[in-house]
Amino acid sequence: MTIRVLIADDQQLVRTGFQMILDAQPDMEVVAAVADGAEAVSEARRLRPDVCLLDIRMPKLDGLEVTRALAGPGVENPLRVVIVTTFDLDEYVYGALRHGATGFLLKDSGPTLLIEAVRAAAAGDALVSPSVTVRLLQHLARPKQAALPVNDPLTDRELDVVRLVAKGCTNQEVAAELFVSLSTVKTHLGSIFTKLGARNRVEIAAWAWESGVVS
Amino acid sequence: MTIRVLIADDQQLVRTGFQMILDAQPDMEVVAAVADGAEAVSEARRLRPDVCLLDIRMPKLDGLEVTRALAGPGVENPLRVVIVTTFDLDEYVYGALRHGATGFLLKDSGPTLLIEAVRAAAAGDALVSPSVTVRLLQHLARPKQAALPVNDPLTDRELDVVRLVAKGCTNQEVAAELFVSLSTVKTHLGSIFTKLGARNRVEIAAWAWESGVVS
DNA sequence: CTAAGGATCGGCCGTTCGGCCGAGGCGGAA
DNA sequence: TTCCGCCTCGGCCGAACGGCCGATCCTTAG
Repeated sequence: MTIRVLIADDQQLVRTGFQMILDAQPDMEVVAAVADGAEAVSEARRLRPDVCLLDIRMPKLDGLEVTRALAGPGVENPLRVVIVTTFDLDEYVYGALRHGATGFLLKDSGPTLLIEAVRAAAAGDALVSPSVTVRLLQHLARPKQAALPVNDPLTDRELDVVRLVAKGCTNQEVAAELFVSLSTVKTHLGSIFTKLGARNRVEIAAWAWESGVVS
Repeated sequence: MTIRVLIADDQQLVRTGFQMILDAQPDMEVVAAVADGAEAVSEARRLRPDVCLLDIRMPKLDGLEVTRALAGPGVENPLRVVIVTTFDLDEYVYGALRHGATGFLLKDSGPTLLIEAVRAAAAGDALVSPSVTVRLLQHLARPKQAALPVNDPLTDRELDVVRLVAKGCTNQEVAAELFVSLSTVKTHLGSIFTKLGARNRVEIAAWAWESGVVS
């Protein structure tokens, strides 16, 4: 069961290099190597490779557009797409992943990771370049430290109120949920307003989402 | 400049296997191989290796606790920690990353990825197992498809209102921001309430966060 | 013991919100 | 042209919100 790969990159040398690396693997076969995005879409639809390696910067259609066409939301039989690029800008990463990419490699990653990325994509997994991953992880870990400067930490009870408010509960519903009176809820809310510097309950809800108090 | 590695795993065979793989690399050296979490912390603090490979399941202290002690928030000179485990449960992944881990490997990943993970960690990057990464990416990409069933799509202008409301703006502020009257804002809000089935503006804000309209 | 902070309650008051009616302009589709 | 959807605007009104004052109980720290 060989893994059939399509390569799309506007640079001849890159295409050849990738092809040599992958064809040297006994279980991989490059079935197409194209130079622009439009060609990538048509060839990918015709050949239906197991994995598509796409550059970001390409003529006619860039890699993100091609990804959306081949693997984006709403595509019936999405292909596995790995973005391979020189640029590690965050906008590209998030754009690619939102458009359906299952991998993101930088061209300085070395042949080992390229092979592993193809193998992972063929298996339905996703390999992301370590230098990119570290920033993705920072994004994941960020919400746990305070998003806004909160000098005064909220008490447990206040956090209960915040969570319910962020869900859209009225003060009356919060009171019923916590088995306390409406007055108590309003008192807690007053403390919350002061501590967070919020001006209305929506700002409290926004803080809750940003800080990871609710998910 | 060799990469000095500490291995912590309660299984003798795993420790030996990892050590053989890593010692076979010319630029890597295993400086310690311990069997429980407490030993891992003390040895890591004494030897200060470049990379720590930690199992989740360990006696005395589990891998997450060790990670927090060595690389967690608030640690002055955090060490690079890569979690290596058999279990790919989400709770472990997120727990590890929140506690400061810079890598997450499954034991079925093959020696190639182990080596790459150590190399990445030593460079300050992070390599995560492809089968785990694919779920992390789903978490990132999930918000963009509709979170709640929205039969009636919002118009562009209504989305403008939603975004400002979700930021905590009052109706008056929304009106000023969009250069329309207060009445217009309230009319738009009425349509939004109907379309989303929301009962108050906080539910609109919550929908905005969940659906990715705001980030 | 005393002080401090958290959780619990109450009342008063002005502002904002949200629902419900109405209206007109404007562009595209039938 | 005639419709229809979208954006624009106005008034009215009850309910909810948010600020401000007060108070009691309890636990923990000093």
